[in-house]
Amino acid sequence: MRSQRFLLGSGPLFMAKADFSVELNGPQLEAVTALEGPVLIIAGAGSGKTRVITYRIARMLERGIPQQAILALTFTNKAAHEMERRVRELSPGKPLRNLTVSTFHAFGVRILREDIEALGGPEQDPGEAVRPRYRKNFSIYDETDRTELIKESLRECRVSTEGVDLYKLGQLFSDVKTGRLRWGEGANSEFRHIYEEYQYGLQVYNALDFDDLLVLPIKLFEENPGVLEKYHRRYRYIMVDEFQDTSLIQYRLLRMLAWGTAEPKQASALAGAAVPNVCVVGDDDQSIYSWRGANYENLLMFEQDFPGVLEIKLEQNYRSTTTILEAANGVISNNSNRKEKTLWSGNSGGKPVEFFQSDTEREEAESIAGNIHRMRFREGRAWGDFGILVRTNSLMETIEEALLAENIPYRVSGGTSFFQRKEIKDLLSYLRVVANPRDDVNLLRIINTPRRGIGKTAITRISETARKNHSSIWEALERLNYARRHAGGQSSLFGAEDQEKNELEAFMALIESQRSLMLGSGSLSAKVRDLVDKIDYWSYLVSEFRKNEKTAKWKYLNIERLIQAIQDWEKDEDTGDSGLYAYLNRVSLITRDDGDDEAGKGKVNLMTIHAAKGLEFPVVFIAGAEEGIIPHERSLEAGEGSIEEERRLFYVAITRARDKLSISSCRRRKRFRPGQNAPAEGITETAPSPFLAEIPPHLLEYGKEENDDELEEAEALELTGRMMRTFGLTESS
DNA sequence: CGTCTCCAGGTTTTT
DNA sequence: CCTGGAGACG
Repeated sequence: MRSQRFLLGSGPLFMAKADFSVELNGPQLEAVTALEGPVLIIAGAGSGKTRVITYRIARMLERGIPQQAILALTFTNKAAHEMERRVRELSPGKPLRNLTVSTFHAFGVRILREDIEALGGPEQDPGEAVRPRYRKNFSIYDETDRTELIKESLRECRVSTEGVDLYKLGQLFSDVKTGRLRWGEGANSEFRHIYEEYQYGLQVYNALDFDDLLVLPIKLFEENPGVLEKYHRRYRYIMVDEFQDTSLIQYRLLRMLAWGTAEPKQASALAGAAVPNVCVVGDDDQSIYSWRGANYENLLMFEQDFPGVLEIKLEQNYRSTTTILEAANGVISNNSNRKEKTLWSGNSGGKPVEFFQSDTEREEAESIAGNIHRMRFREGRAWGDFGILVRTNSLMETIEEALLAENIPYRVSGGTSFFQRKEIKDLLSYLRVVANPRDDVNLLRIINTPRRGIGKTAITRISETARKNHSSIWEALERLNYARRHAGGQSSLFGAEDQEKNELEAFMALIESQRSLMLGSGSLSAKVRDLVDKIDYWSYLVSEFRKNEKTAKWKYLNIERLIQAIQDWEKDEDTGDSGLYAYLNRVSLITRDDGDDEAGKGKVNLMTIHAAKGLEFPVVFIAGAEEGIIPHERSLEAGEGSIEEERRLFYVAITRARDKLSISSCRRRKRFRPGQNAPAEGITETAPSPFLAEIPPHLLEYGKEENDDELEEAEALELTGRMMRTFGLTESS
């Protein structure tokens, strides 16, 4: 924090080298100033990694490297936003519209929106009907949409969905698409024709799944060296954060972009060639996404593919106390296969790591809430100083309840996204269909929402016609409509019922009119509001939730929030293009609620460990540290290296803490799938996480359980706190 | 044919 | 608890 103030105060546009050297230690300075050539930074937890990256970018800008030549890739939206924010802080007043800081997926979308039409058609058997090509207005399918399409593909192949784990099938498809498995080698060929049907569906609907966002740019580059050349020329300075989490395809994309060629350069061909300016930053101990294809062996590959790599190790931890760091090292040292690294801290001593065990999850949550109150008053901490980390999303609920009950302001990030709520999905489906009428999955979601009397049979009939013509539903509707008009209003195609015909026509008219409206000029939020009125979504909610007016209101409120969010986005000066497509681009990749940055300030942070990566908090609680949760039983089923990954996860959780770490578990927990010893329905006896035993015992302190006296004490302290505030004394730093 | 109601089931982590 | 699917009802 102090460093930023220093920079801001010392002439932001001309940061002299001296500024950096005051702010940074030796290796950090080296990492920030080595702008040319390939650089590999092994950055231990809390070693100032993000700072190094942001300073590098600031330095590039200062050196006159144009914004559009800089590309910084991250893994989560949150990390991308955070990085952008910090660069902005370092370059105040400077618009950064041409600087690309994004996730790999968002970057893929960017490329595809521009150039997907250069992609050749799919491989076809001779004589097969011509398959549709992707267009620029493609839809992006999230997990839910993808599951819908898989279901449809199963139906199409006359395979019953019974006994099929759709989730697993989706994973299998993903593994195949990204080249992690091949049919017959790990991937059960039984599902191959369903996969092909699924792929076919995506093409017909002009839709891409998340994997396509990485796979198709690669394909595009392989087929069109000219297109690759364009991007290669533009992005002359590339940085990748959390490199240990890159998957193989992400790595390939990076390599292509950096070298400008589809194939890796052979060592012999490298002599004399300018080695690209690529800087990757990672920490193998924090690799926690291998289940998603992350492969920290990329670190080794990088050294091979980019000869002359400058390797820098950042080993000084600025974040945590020695106690916390030793606890973390105690845990992680149980992993084999690590890149050698000794993390040390200048912050000696520190409070012991606390561990407490409660009887039930409710009590655990309550004692965390109580502890937060107490520490806030005793130690003068702000709400924002606390982070509560859990292994799974489902563990957050009880904790949220306790925080709510204790009037503790909090924000969650990592919960299911706002954009996954049904009412929001409905509305976004309208926008998607308007943008891309070929998008069947979204069209089917709204064709009868709000109810307009288009039922199952009508839909089945149209789907069949569509299928016969190798077209989407929308195209089938157009064709039917056309045919009917030319047959003088006589057609059996729309079904016997006049009413149904009218409903379908009305639906088409709605989409068409919205299409010309939405793609025209004017404020998107205003147009969305009109759409909501036009479809009378409010009446729909009222009738759907007749007995539950509160739900209806709540859902409508969410719609309002969405419109408000669109408006805010429109007004944001960093939004270049505020059209429909730009909005959908942005929104389609948000799968998680990252919590509002601004609104979240000054609140307790509740999130999954995965979501906490890259963050730090003065006080960290790790809740639900039980066997079966961390390490997670489902993860262990995956076998082999999974225990090590779970350990890394625990390591990441520990190293989020600056001064104080508190770990908790409970003796009994409600579980959906009860274990072997279940004393009551759905309740399992649980043991503390085996990882706790890996923390050197002298660093651990067993917390006493909370009792009422202490609660009273907390209340007394609250009184003191209020008095302090009354007298104008600051309560927190 | 479309809608309503009841019942079972249930996601480890994210794009 | 909430969602989604199956079956009954209008």
